[in-house]
This record gives sequence, C-alpha cells and structure tokens, in this order.
Amino acid sequence: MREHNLALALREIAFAHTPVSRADIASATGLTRATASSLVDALVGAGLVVESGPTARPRGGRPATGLVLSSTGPAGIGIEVNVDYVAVCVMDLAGVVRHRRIEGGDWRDVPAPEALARAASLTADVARSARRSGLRLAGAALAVPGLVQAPYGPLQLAPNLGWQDLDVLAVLRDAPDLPAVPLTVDNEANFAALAELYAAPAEPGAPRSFLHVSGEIGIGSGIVLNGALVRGRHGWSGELGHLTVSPDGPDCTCGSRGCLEQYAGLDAILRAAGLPAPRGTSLGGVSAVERIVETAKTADPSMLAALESAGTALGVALAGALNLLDLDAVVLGGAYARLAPWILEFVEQEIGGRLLSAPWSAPQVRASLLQADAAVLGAARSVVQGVVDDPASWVARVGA
Amino acid sequence: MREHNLALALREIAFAHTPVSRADIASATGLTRATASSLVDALVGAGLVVESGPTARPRGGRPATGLVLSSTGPAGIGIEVNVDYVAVCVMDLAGVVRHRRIEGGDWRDVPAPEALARAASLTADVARSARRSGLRLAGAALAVPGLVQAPYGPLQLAPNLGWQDLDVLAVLRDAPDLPAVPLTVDNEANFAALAELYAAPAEPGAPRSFLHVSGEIGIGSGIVLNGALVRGRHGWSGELGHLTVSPDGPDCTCGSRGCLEQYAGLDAILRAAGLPAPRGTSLGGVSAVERIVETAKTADPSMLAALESAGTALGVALAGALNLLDLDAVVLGGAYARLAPWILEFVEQEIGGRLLSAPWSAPQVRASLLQADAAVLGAARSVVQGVVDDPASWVARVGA
DNA sequence: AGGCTTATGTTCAAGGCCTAAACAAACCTG
DNA sequence: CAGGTTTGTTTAGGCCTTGAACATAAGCCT
Repeated sequence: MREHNLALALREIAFAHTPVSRADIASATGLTRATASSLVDALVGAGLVVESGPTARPRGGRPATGLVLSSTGPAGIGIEVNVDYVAVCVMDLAGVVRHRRIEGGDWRDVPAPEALARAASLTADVARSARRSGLRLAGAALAVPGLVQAPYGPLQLAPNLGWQDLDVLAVLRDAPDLPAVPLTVDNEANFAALAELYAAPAEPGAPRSFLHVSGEIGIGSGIVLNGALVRGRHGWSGELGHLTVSPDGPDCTCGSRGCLEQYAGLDAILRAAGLPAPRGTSLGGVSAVERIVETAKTADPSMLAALESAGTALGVALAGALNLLDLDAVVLGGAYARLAPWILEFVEQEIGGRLLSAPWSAPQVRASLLQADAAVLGAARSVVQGVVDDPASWVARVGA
Repeated sequence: MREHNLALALREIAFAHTPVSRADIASATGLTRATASSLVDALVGAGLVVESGPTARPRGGRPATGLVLSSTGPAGIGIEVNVDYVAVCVMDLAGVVRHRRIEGGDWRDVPAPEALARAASLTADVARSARRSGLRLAGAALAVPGLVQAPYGPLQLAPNLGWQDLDVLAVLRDAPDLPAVPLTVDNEANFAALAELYAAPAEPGAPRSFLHVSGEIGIGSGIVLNGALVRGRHGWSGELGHLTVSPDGPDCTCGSRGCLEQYAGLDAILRAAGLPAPRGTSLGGVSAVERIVETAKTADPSMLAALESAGTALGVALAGALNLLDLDAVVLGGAYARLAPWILEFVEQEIGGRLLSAPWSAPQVRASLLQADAAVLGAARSVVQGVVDDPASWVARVGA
C-alpha cells in the first residue's frame, strides 16, 4: 500500500518537468494532502526528491514549495558494447546524463572477455566520477547487439560481434574495479526504444505504444506497448530485420529468404546503389550511413532508387507490425533516423496502402529524437526507471 | 490494499481446479491465515465463493474446508453476431456454460438493427433462464467480426456483415427486454483468444503469450501477452489476414496486394483447389470448411497442394509475428483448427526456417482446443474474468 | 496598513486492515 | 485415549490513510 503510494507520488514528480507541490500530488493522485505530505517526506528522506524553493501562486494563497527529483540521488549506469565502440554513461534521476565515456575501435574480432573488460574499466571510471559528484549508484545495465535472455540471462548470439552462448554479466562481474551494483542486460534495440519512450515526456497515464526501428548493421526494433517494453518469452522480441518481405527473395545470412535486412539493411542499400559495402562502421573511416547520406545528398539516381526500395520494404514490414499490434506510432531510429528524409515518404506510402485501419486513423511515422547513442541512454534509463517505479525498495535500501 | 488482496485471494481459488483452503491461500500469497480468513469471509459474503465441505488431510491435522467459486454467483453473458449465426451463452464464475442459444441463418444482408434485435432477444431469453438458476448477471460482452473500438466504442467496419460506422452497443441497449447490465464489445478474434487462454488452466503466475489464429471468412487473430489481451490503440490489433505475404501478390479486397487472406483464406483455398467458393458458411448447406475437409480426406491432389500453399503462407505470416513478439505458442483456431492435419506441417516448417530464434527454442504450434464457438465463450469469459480480477467492486455492488 | 481571501502544509484523533501470537477445533497415529 | 498436526479464529498491536481543524504565507482591496 505504502509501496504503491510512494510510487504514485514519485511518478507525479518525475513526469512533470516543472516543480510540483505536495498539494498538486494530492489532487493528482486523489490522496489527502496529509498523506501526500507524509509520502513526500519519505522520498525526501531517502534522497530521491529535494525541495526547490517556494513558487508563487498566481492569485494569492500561500506559495507552494516546489519538489523536483534529486540530482544527487540514485543514478543509473548504462553500458553499451557495440561493433565499433564501447560507450558508458551515468544518468541521474531526472534523466540528465552526468558523465559519459566512449571509446571507438573495431570490436568484432576481439575476444568477448577483452571487450567486456574494457567496458568494465570505463564503467569503473565513470562510477568514480559519479561518486565524486555525490551520486549513489543504483545499478548498471548492459546493452548488446544480439539475442540475449533479458534481464539476467546469458547472451545467445551476437552475430556482428561474433559472440555466442556467453554469460556476459558473469564475465562483466568478474572484472576488477567494477562497482558492486545490480547488473542487468538487454538487447540494444530494446534499450533504444526505452530511451525514445522517455525522450518526449507525456502525461503520466497516457498510453504510449510504438515500435522503434533501431538499425545499424542488422535491423532490430524495440516494441513499447502501453508504456512498457515487450521483451517476449526470452527477451528476443523485435527481430524486425528477419521479417519476410518476399518469400522467394534473396538468401539471408540467417538461413531464410527474403528477409527485410536483404532489402533495407545498410549493406543492401549500398549494394543496390552500386557502392562497395564498408566493413562495419568504424569511427576512423567513413561509416556506411555517412556514405549513404553523402551520396543521397548529391541526388545520385541509383542511390535514391536504392533508398526508395529500402523504404518500401521497410514499409511492408512495418505495415505488418502495425496490422498486428495497432500501435500509435513508428519511430525510425539508429541509422534510419539519418535516412528518414529519403525513405520516410515511401515508408508512409506503403503503410498507408497496406494497413487495414489506415483510412480511419493513420499511425504517426517519424524519425527518432535521439542520436546514435539511444541504446546507452536507454540502458541507463532502465536503471533509473526501476527506482522511480519502485521507490519503496530504494527507501528500504537507503534506510539499511 | 484490501482491493488488491481480495483479487489475490480470489485468483488463488479461481486458478486451482480443486478446492483450496484458507490456509492454502495464506501460504500461496504470503499473507497471514488471519488475513486470508478475513478476505475469504468477504468473498463468501458477496456470493463469489462457497465452502465445499471438509477435505481430509493426508497425515492428520484438522481437515480443511474447501473453497470453490460459487456457481450461483455473478455470471457473464457472451453474445456473438456472425455471418451465419447469432449465439448467446451464460457462463458462471467457474467457467461453466450454464445456458446457451444459437440461431442459424444468413445475416449478411439483414440490416444491423434487425440482427442486433435478434441477438438482444436471445440474450433476454438466456438472462431469464440464468436468473431462474439463481445466477446474478455481472455484464454482457458482444463479439463481432470486424474492427471495433473496444471495449465501448462503435464498430468501424464489419466487411462480411456489411456493417459500417455503427454504435452497436447503443443499438443493442435500445432493444426491449435486454437485461440492464454493463455492456462491452470486442472483436471476435480477441474473444476467441481469451477463451483459449482460459481453456487450459495453468499456474497463476505463469506467463502465457500466444497468438490465436481465428479464421472463418477473413483471417483474424488475438494476441495474448503475459496473460493479457493486446488490444492496441483502438482495439484493432491482430489483423493477421492483411499481413503482406508477397508485396506483388494478387489484389486483395482491402485495396492492398499480396495479403495473407489471398493465400490462406478459405475462399482462396477453394479457388486454388479448383472448387467454387460457397457464399458464406450457412448452416443449411455445406460450409466452406466442411467442403475443404471432405475434399482433403479424399487425398485430392489439387486440394492438398492448395492446403500446402495456404499453410506455407500462414507460416510466413506467423514467423513474422513470432520474430516480432517472441511468443510461447501459436494456436490455430476457428476454421484452421479443422484444417490443422493438412496445414500444420507446412506452418511449422516455414516457422522453423524463418524464425531467427527457432534453432534455440522453437515455439509450440498447435490446433485450438475449442470448437467454433470460442468467440462467444471468450466474450462471456471476459465478463467473468472482470469480476475475478476486481472482486472489490463486485463486493461493493452487492453490498449496495 | 490592516483585514479578507486564498491556498499550502502540518497536526491530531479515528478507523481500516494487516501481523503476530495465542487459542480452539478437528482429525490421525500409535 | 493421549500426543501430534494442521486448520481456522480471536485478540492486541501497529502502520497507514482519512478528514477536519489549524497554522502559515502570500495577494487583494479599501
């Protein structure tokens, strides 16, 4: 009961981006001002919330004392190991990124323990900085590009890293210097979707359901239904790249035929435009996306045609997802956020034609608000959100 | 708090298919025996639960008094208006169908108010019978074959009934004699999935996620994620029939091309086998499914080929859904339950080849346990389940 | 400036519900 | 028939919410 009400009160403070008063919380939640006061006291005592000074009322009355999320309260660490970089960040309760490290390189042929050791070292580094800033670490979440049994299980397969059947969290935990915090792991696409979910704050109760396309080398996606990630039975949901676009289409590396990846993957786009596919997207050279964007900007006809057919294929796959799930929106993230100017039109056109309900209510299709680092941000956010969703256990942890 | 615990206790009684004791509830929920006792007293007082006599303990000790769901407590009415029949049933708390009426006929060219008036009349009929059996009606749910804004909204489109933009609940409510109970409406495919969900009782906490294919004339589906129906933004989820199987395939009635319905719909199967498509599936004549089953039993080569290609197309679409959602199982319901012997193999084969995660953990693919009346049962079940999920409001309703 | 109005936040008694422990009931075993 | 065991109830205690009164701190009006 207390547990539930603490979460209720904290959510009001978290969702509002301006300071709220105890009275606001009371009227928004239906609780008494007395109860709201008591809840807020507990939250302040646990270091989750701080008072931000009096705010004058418009037409008289005692000024309210504003409440905001503490910037010295619990913080979450996001860790992302990807093909051409390792990134780490620390996010505070309010969602502000307080520290970050990124290290480029080609991690494809590096043994997994080595890559994870590097990630652990960066993590230890930001953790020290965070502690110096007065933050208390609530946990860390690892984003990986592959199939993984979220939130604790082993990694099954990360094709682009060349990893397979590996208990990544155990390896990470064994690294020296790693701060002793709870660890979780999930697919980078899921975390990227989570980041998008919280990028544009909305009403507390507003249902938000969307699919976030998250393509770099493969094409993944994260599905958010009513504000919650759909992880699936094993945490393997969102494998958009291997949706069948045409059953007799070109062979795919997965063993199937006609997968979306063969039409709309970055390699496929470059191939279709008659350009050589660079190996990976290393920071040193010119990345695949850059290459495509540059060429598209010159209005190169074969590139524009390649993007049109990629957008069309993506639209076919997304129309399928929308027919199945009746979502509010589709968000193009990752590489597709950059390519949106050239593909959005075709994606929308295909969705308009193939989605049964489109004539009544067409879903929104838009590019992501975030940059390429959506996954790290989402990972860190997942930790922070865990505290916001269940403040009672944090209160207990601090008390002990 | 009380609200939550009442639901907790009732769920224990509902999920167990043998009588449970107050002590069982206490140990299963972690509450005290005293609290469990108090909760049970409230449930018994509200007529939701009855004691079923003492049950001896195996190794001594005081015998427990068994608790089961009351068969004279609240009951739900399910109403289904479909192309060739109108069906109504009353289900009690335990999930037993206590009364039912079905009326055949061809409702396609009948004006909507007339069909709904007929449904209302049948409903009033079973409601009287139910009251005579000592049941109290908690509500009624209407299943319709089309896009509808669940759970209260108007019907947008029911192509096979020829209905469009109609507030079905308002029409139904205006019918004379209709019992004054809360009304809801949803797609028949959603209700059929719900019926399947509760057909095979499982552990209370066990996550159950599956897609239930529900084809009669069109191909719909209901998606259950972690034991809850996914209704989507407007309640339009599960439109499996218009998933694109091949982007350049045959034109579909929906305006798109290459929809699953054009490959695996009953009409499509008959066409592919060289048989004329009967109009609808009227009870008087031989239905489309019957026709297909009969022909397939004679091992007619063109029919077998038609079923193979239907199964393959269905497999392609289902593999897409599974790649997106990572479900536990796919259940073939409606007409496809009957056709399972001839198509299951091809559906599984296609899923095995196209589902990225299949090598690690292949989802179950099976025929539905229920007959064609899954939708009515599911509709009635939705009402019953509403009471089980929120007993507190029923307790309040009875008290008032 | 002083009183009135308005709104916030706190204090305090009352009640609801859960917990823990003791107690009564009912059956089996030897 | 006594001892053991398990169920269900009773009772005292404590946590948390409620509702109302009260204190605080402004703006507004004369």
